[in-house]
Amino acid sequence: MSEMRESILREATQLFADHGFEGTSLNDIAAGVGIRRPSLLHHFASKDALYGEVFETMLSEWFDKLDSAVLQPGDGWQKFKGVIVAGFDHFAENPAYVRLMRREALDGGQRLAIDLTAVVKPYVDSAVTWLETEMDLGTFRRHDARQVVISAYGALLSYFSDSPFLHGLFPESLSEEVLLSERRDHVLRFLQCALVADSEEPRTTLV
Amino acid sequence: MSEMRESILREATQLFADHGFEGTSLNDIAAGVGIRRPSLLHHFASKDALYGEVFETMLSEWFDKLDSAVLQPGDGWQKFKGVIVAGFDHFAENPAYVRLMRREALDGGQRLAIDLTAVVKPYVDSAVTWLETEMDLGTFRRHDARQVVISAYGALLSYFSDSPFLHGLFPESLSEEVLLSERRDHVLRFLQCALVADSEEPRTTLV
DNA sequence: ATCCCCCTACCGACAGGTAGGTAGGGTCAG
DNA sequence: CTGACCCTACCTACCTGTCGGTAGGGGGAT
Repeated sequence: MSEMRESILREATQLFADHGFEGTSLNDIAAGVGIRRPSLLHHFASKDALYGEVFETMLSEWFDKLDSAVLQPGDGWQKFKGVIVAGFDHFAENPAYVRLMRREALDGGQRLAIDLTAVVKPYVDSAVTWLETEMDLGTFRRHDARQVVISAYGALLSYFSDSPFLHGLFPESLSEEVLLSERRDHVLRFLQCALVADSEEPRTTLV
Repeated sequence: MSEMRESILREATQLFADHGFEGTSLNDIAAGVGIRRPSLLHHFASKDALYGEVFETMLSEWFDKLDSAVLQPGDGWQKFKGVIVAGFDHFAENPAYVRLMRREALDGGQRLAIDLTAVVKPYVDSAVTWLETEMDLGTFRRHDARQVVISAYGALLSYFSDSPFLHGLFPESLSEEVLLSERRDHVLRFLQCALVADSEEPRTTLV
C-alpha cells in the first residue's frame, strides 16, 4: 500500500466521520493531503470506492480486536467485561470510526456495497447464544439477550458518536482523560449491575 | 400557521431525518409537498431557516412532553420510570425526531442558530441533582449521576436512531409492534436492574 | 553514456449536472 | 387594487468525474 493511499484514507476517514458522505467533497479530502482531486481519483476509482474502502478498513480493524477479545480466556462477567473494555478502548482510540458507523447506521447502509447487517449479524447471534447460556447457568440475570446487545451497543457508542454534543454537558474543568476513565468505569459498573444479580458491591469485583 | 407551511415542515422533518441536511435538497422537499422550490422559499427564507424551524419544533414538542412527565406525582423508581416511558413513547411516535437529534449531535450542532448544549443542559443538571438525592436516600444505587443520564439517553435513542440497521438483526417474523413493546420492556427492566438495588424480581414491580 | 520506452503520479481545464437563491410575471381571493 | 401564492427562467457556485498532457524514475538495448 502506497504512502499516499494511506494518507488519503486517513484524511477521508476523518472528514467522512466529521461531516458525512454528502458533507465531504473530494476537493476537501484532496486538499487535506496536499494534492488535487484528479490525483486523488488516480488512487481511488470514485468517491463511493474511497468511502467503501474507508468503511472496510474500519470494520476489519474492529473485527480483529473483537475476535481476539472474544478468544481471551474467562467466563461469565469477566468475559463480558473483557469484550466491553476492548470495545471501549478501541472506540476511544478511534472515535472517527464510531461516528462513521453511526452515520451509516442512521442512513441504513444503502451507500455501501456490502450488506452491513449481514456482516454484523453473526457476531450478534453468537453473543446472543452465549448470553443465553450464561443466563441459563444463572450467572446473568434473565434478560432478552438480543436487547442486551443493543443496549450495550448504545451505551458504548453514544458517548463517542455524540461527543461534540455531550462534552458540553460536563464541567469544562475536567480533562479528556478524566472524562474517558469516568465513562469507562461507569459503563462497566452500570452493565454489571444490570446483568449480574449479586453485584450489590460491584466495586470490589471490578478488578 | 398556514396549511402549506405545516406540510413543508412535516416533509422537511422526514427528509432531513432520513438523509441529513446535506443529503436533502430543497427540490426534494418541494416535490414532496407538490410545489416548486421557489414556492417553498416563499414560506421559508432559506434552507437554514427551514432546518432551524424544524429543529425548534422538534425540541419544543419534546420539552413539553418531558416537562409534563417530570411534573407527574411519584418518586424514586416510579418517577424515573415515568420519564423513561414518556421518552420512549414520544420517540416511538416520532422516530424522525430521534434521527434528527442524533444527526445534529453527530455534527456538533454547528448548523443551528441556537446552542443545543446550552438548551439541554438545565434539564440534565436537574436530572443529575434529583438522581443524587435519590442515591443519598438509598433508593438508587450509587452511580455517577451524569453518566446515568448519558447511558439512559443512549439506551433510549439508539434503538430508534439506528433502526434501519438494527432491524435487520432481528428475525423478520416479528412485527413492528412486538419489537417495540419488547424493547420497551427490556429498557425498563435493564435500567431498573442497574439502578435499583432490590430489584431481583423486578417484573413484579413493573406495573 | 545515451537513447528509447513505459510506468506512476500529478496537474489544469473541461463537461455535465445539481445545489441554493433571485427576478419577475401570472392568478386569484378579499 | 392589493397582497398572498405559485410559477418559469435564470444566476452563480460547487459537485464528481474525464481528458490530455507533463515531470520524472527504472530498465534495456545500442
